[in-house]
Order: sequence, then structure tokens, then C-alpha cells
Amino acid sequence: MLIRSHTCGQLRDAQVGQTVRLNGWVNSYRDHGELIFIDLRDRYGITQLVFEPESGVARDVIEAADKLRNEDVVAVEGTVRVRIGGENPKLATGKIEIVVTKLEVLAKTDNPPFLPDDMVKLPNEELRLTHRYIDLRRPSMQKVLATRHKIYQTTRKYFDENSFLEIETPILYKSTPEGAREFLVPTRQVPGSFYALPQSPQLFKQILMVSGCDRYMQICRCFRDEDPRADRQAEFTQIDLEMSFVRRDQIMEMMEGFVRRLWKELTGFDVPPIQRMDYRTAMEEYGIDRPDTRYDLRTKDISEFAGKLDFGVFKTVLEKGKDRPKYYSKKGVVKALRVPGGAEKLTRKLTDGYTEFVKGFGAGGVAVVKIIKGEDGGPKLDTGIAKFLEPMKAEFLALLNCEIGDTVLFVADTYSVATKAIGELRQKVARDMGIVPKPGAEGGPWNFLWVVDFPMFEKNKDTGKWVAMHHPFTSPRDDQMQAFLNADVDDEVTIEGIVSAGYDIVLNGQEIAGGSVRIHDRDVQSKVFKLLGMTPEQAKEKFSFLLEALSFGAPPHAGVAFGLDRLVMNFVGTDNIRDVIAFPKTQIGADLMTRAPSFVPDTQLKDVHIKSLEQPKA
RNA sequence: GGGGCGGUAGCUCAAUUGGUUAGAGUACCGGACUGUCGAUCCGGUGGUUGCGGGUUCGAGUCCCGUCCGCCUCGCCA
Repeated sequence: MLIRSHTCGQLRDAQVGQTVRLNGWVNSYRDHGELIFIDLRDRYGITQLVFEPESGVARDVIEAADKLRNEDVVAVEGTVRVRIGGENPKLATGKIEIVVTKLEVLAKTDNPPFLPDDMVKLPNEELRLTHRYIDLRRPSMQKVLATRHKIYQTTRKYFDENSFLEIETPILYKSTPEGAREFLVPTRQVPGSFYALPQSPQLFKQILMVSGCDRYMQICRCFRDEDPRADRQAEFTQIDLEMSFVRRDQIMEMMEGFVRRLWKELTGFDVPPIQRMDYRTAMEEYGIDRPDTRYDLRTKDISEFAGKLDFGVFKTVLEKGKDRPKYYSKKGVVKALRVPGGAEKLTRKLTDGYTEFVKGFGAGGVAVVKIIKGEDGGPKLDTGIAKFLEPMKAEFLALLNCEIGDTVLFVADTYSVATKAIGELRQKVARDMGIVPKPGAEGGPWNFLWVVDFPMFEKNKDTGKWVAMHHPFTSPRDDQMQAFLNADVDDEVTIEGIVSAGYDIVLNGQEIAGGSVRIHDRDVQSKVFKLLGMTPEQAKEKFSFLLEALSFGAPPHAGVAFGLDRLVMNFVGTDNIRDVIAFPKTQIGADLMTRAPSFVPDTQLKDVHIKSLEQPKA
């Protein structure tokens, strides 16, 4: 075989006159009879080959070249020369061409179901996933893989420089059925028992801290058997880390340094100091725990004002949980969103649609008012609930700093429903107003934000039980510890008010990392388990190894996990997570290329002591 | 588990209100062609309209079921 001397992206006019060998795929062919052009492609680029009788090339080489088709794999030898037909400015190698003297066809292809061409419209994703090896040949997919690789390298270098050890943790892990559903793995050795695939290496990395490893990192696969979304796969990758002898500020500094390094390396962008926002502010002003700060729309709780209006819908809602504390999830609230310039841009059709939109989040509807220019030149309330607001007009306008041309949208419901609904509405309105900048990868801003001071616990709305908002190993914030230890498990108001030492990094409205200071005290950990409704026996059954580890000298420690797939998505500018994973799965967790998951023979099931309730379809 | 969109030639799409033999571009096959670069020109092959049932004189089109893909709510400690 003619082993390559160069890649297809390498040759320039500096190499003119040299004899070279290239290997690659036929990207396209232009056959003029005796004169044949082939664009040869590999990962590095495209180089034009030319077969011409004048060069004295053997007859059979021309004849073989005549039969080449897209995606055949070939090796050639020839001479580099300046193109006779003029430069092709679209190619990096566009100044030169290879006059071929020898040709080896390394592999003929069947007619491919599609061509790996970024210039033409892509076939549907199902076909791309079925023949992933062809799809991955596309230059843009090669770029994704290279970007991902660069992130791995930058990550390892940064954490190595900061004394982190890369340590592998088990994939076959103990089932701890809390949080996400787990993938189970039966075992031949112990009949009737199962491993689970880890949702994350959380407990192993904490135990590595107890083990004296001090600083740990791993680029690890995590598994959650939950329905996917455009930005979520059941199998995904985290950059996982943990540090000993730090409090919140030190690990946040380490994370911020990593983000700064990553963006510098991958985009050249200097990440400015990242601002902090507490969870309550995020929920109050953005209606979501990961605010998109690229546009300045804010939501506001106007319950107190709304109570003064003679408007039945608001009055009814505000009766709910009237005497409960401000953030009680079932307390009735009225939330408002002032949209500057909305009076013109948010048409009746759009605002009518908002009611349907918020219904999707459980809210009843959206009330609307426009502030237009009155006959006296001053602001005038128009349409929607204008007549109910009219008696309190001055106070209303002042409350939201309204100006002529604004539209104000209202959602009245329980605290949790109204907050979620208006938060989602805020994002939809921003899109409708056309004020959402492009993502950073497309030249838009990179807006980073810390979100901190999350509640430790929230009530599950179905069971009424407490659940950990982050996870059950998250510590209360230092100044909350005493209050937490003193709190009675039934003291709902106090428990609800405990703030954790958790922190998230949000980028353009998307969570890219999350972590917390961990509990390193056995008694604190036991109290959390108790609060979550676990008996001491249950806690021991599930987490005895953790509680024991915490009993034998556990250092204070804290950690974080970055969602690697989402980082790649940001750098390559896609909102489809499957585009950044070499071999992704579909909505039902299928790998269309390998046809996993699949039925297995009964004999194989018997080995692992399993009997299936389902049979393969005939 | 719920809601929505989609599935027609290898691929991307079209097909009037339910009405003739389901078309076009591209790929592929054959032919012509010595400077192309999305080569061009001429000719040709190619269809279980995802699958199963139903309504109808007649179904790609309407109805029911089902499979697959995507988006989304729930879910994702």
C-alpha cells in the first residue's frame, strides 16, 4: 500500500515539485473523459487530485480513476504542482493539485445512503445515527470530536497543575434508589443481586477525600434512566472533582479558574469575574434557578399591590395560603413581567397564546395590560385588565417603573406554579421580542453567573416529604449549621429556610456546573437522612459505608461536576446534545447503529438468574 | 405516563376537495466530454407511500391501532 507522506489538509505551494503520497476518501469526482479530477478527503482537509494522459501516467490508472465514486478509499502517489485551472479559494490546499502517477483502490464503497457533506441538506437524524460512521466523516462532526478532545486535554492539564489526581471509580456500583432511576446490572456470581450504574461517582469521590487523596478529578460517564431531552442523554459525561480542606469560596475560585482557562483555550475569550446571585433573587426576578441574563427582563411579586385591586381572579388566588410564609409553595401570589416596548411588538395573537403557554406549566392564564400614550400625552392603561388597574394606576406604574409602550403580563397562582410559569413566559417573551442575543459560539455574549444559597430541602408535591434540593450529602452553609442541628424535624418553617452551601455556574440560562460543600460530620449526615424520612436502619442499609467513613476522620471537603456535553454544545454552537456525542442514543435509549438494547438468549439470562417477562417479537 | 410534529424512490422533497400510470432534483447505472472545483450534456434503473386494519366505486390523502424519529410536560437526589 502507498502509505501517506502527508495528510489531505497539509500541502501548500511550498511543496510544489515534491513527490507525495496521500490516503483518503473520494469526496467528489469530476470526470471529463480523459481528464479526471478527484477531491480527496481525510480528517485534515481536501486535496485535489488530477489524472491526465499528458503526464505519462499508465493507461490502467486513468481507467481505474474513471471508475472511482464518492466515498471510495484510495491511496495515490503523484507530484505537487500549482493548479493549472486556477486557485480554488474555498480550500486551504486550493493553490495546488497532485498529478497522480500511481493509484491504489483500498476499498470500494457500496452506494452510500447519504454523503458526508456539510454543504447539502442533512438527511434525517435517524439515518445519520444508523450510519453514524458516515455522518462522523463530515468536517463539522470531525470538528466537534476535536473540540471535545481539546476540552479533555485542557481539563486534565488544568487540574493536574492544581495537584488533582485523576482516579477511576467503579461503573458497577451499589444501587441507592434515590433520585434518578438507575440502570441495573444482574450478576452471575450472586444470584438475585444487582449492581447499578452510577448516576454520578458522588460517594466514591467523597470517600476518596476521607482516603486522604485531597484533590480528585475524573472525566466520567454517568447514567440516569430518565427520559431524554434535546440537551439531555441517559448516558452522559461529567468533569467530576472534589477537594479537601476548603470551604465554599476556595472551590468556587478553583472552578472559576477552570472556566477561565477553558474559554481562553477554546475561544480566546477572557471570562470576567463571575457575579453571584442568590437563589431567592433568581426565583424572584427571573422565575428560574438558572437565569438567562443576556436580556434585562425581570419578574416581580406584586401580591401586596394586587390584593388592593377589585379583581376577582387575583383575590381568589391570594386567599390561598394567606397566612403562610412568603415562599410557601402553595401560597397564592401574583407575579408581573414588565416588557419594555411590548405594547407594539406583543400582538394580541401573541399575548392570547401566552395563556395557552402557561397552562402547560399548570397556571390558569395570563392577564395583560398595555401602557399607551393617552390623549393628554401621559400614560394610559389599555386592553386586558386595564379597568381593574385604573383606580390604582399611579401606584401600579410606579411599582413597575412602567413607561409608555410597555406591556405588563401577570400570572396569578400558587408560589411554585406562578414562579415557574412566569419564568418560562419571560424566556418566551424574550424570544418573541427578538431580544435574545445569539449564543456565544455564534458571536453572542458569554454570560456567566454563579447561583448560590439554595434551600437545603424542598417538599415533594406528591408525597409531601422533604427531599434534598441538590443531594443529601450537601452541607448547610456554615452560618446555618447550628440552626439546622437545633431544628426539629417537624419545624417546617425553619427547615424550609435552611440554606445550603451549594453553588451552580449558569451560562446564558443553562446550568453548566453544580456542586456543594459536603457534609463531613456523621451526625449532620444522619440528621439529613432522618429529615428525608429514612429510619436509622434504612440509612445504614443504603449508606453505612458513607456513615462509617465519616466516623473515621473525614476532612472538610467540597466538590463539583461540570456537564461536559453541554460545554461542548456551547463551544460548537448546537442545541442538540446528540451532535456532540460520537455515538448517542435516541429518545427510547436505542443505539440505531448497533441496535442496542436487544433481546438476549434465555441461556444468557439464566446465567445471571433472570427470567424475562417479554419475548422477542417474531 | 401525557401532549404535539413527522415518516412518499438510496437521499431531499412535491402530489389541488379522496379521482388518470405517484413526479422533480440528487445519488446510482450507461454514454459523450482535456481544466473542473455543487463540472456539463444525453439516456436509463429505481416505489409494500413505516406497518396492520377500516370507510369508500376509488385512499399517499379520511378513521382506528401500532412501530420508529424529533420536540415537550411529568421525570432528571
